[in-house]
Amino acid sequence: MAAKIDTPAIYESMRHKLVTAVFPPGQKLKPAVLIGDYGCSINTLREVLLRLSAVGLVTFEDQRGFRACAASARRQHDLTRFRILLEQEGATHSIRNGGLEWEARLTAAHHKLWHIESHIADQGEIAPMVDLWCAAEWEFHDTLMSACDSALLRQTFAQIYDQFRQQMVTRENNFGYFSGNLQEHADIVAAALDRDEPLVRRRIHDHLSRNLITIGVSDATAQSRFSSTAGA
Amino acid sequence: MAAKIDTPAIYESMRHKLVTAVFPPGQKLKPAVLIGDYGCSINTLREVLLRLSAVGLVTFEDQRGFRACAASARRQHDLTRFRILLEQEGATHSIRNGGLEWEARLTAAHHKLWHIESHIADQGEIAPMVDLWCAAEWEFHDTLMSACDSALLRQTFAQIYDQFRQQMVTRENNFGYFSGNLQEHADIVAAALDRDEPLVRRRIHDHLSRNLITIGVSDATAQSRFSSTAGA
DNA sequence: AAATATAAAAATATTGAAATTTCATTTGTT
DNA sequence: AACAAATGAAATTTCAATATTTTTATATTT
Repeated sequence: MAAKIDTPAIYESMRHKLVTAVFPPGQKLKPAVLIGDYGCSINTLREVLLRLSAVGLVTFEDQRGFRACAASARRQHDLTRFRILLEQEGATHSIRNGGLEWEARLTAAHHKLWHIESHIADQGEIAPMVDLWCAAEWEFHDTLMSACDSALLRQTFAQIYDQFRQQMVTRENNFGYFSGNLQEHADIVAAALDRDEPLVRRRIHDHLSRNLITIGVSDATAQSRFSSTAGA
Repeated sequence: MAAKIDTPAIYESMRHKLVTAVFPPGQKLKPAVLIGDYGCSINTLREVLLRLSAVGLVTFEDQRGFRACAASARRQHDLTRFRILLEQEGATHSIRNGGLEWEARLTAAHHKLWHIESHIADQGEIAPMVDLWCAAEWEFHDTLMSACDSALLRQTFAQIYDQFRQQMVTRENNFGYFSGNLQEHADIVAAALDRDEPLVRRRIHDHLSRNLITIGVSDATAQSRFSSTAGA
């Protein structure tokens, strides 16, 4: 029998390549080329790209195909502000709803992240540990919101986090940008365990707001996911 | 010439049928049946359903097809809280960024909505004007956020609004539920024109919070849009 | 009668190819 | 030389048919 097709696996693989800049922002994504990497037909890959455009990692224009979502200062700015909103809200909910279980999970996730970030700080470069760090950072931020009882909020946050990561990839190699993380993550945990909502909000804001770049007027990139079908 | 296929139009038509309960929540959506309404192939309709599942109006399970997103108290509750968050934030941005232009648009949108709602209040029933009212209500809430400079926020709000509407359709015919709207919409406009951010936030909350139903533990409906491929 | 196994039917997923549209290049005109 | 129209190649969209999986109905066993 011909090897069975695992569409979810193809989706996951493509998603990973998008958030890690194997397909850098703006790159054209041609189904006919990509089927070489997976043993499936053009149509199946088209479906996968369609789903990825749904979660904002890929842009789709009628009759002219797919592209890895382009990077722009404006988009980065917008994603950052939105992420701050979602993460502040989610963390606040967690503080209210979360019990000892949540505290334990958060402590564990932070311990792992702290270990990896210490290592990176010692080495003075991120590159060799970037995959490990990405996984740990996601786990940390997701755990912070994990006691929030809104499925919608967590779902949306996961999407925005991926889009945010996609915008950041080129910059993550910059050690200078990275260097404050160790302390900031620790501060967030401390405030969360103290159940100090306003302080957690402030520290989440400070942690993320480094990405709030002042944007020039020249950057007027279109943002819509589906140029022709966007619900409105 | 064979009649050309207009995929965006099919998408829009299906979306409309979902938010107006032509396809009631939970209903199975079989591509093979639906192609009867549009002159297209199964494959094209599958793409449309895939996109609709991306914006949360349709659920998709691997190997067992599509369904109009089910209604549940839990989901309704979740959507309401998230909508309050987004609308408060968007309105706040609008107050800060919006100028005379925005005030004029808001006044105009409210005037139309007020006219329709007065009519409904006089008649004592919604049914005959439900389509008009839906359009006017969307325009009002969208305009309220229209001076917000976050494309992401407006985009997400549009999606959540549709999902919210999908959950509400059965209840909108209930006149008792409707009756407070006239005054509430007017109050929101008044506070917005006064540039009173805290008051706008409170009134948006009060306007929407009627939908914050207490939910029982029995309602544990799954919420994920893509059971098999959801990011993260 | 309840539970399990089997077979038929229905629905879904995938494919390869045809029809349509866009893109890049060449050709012809002012 | 500059601009417009035409050509051909590449990419995208759509279709109809095939393979796979799930569901339904029927028969068999406990």
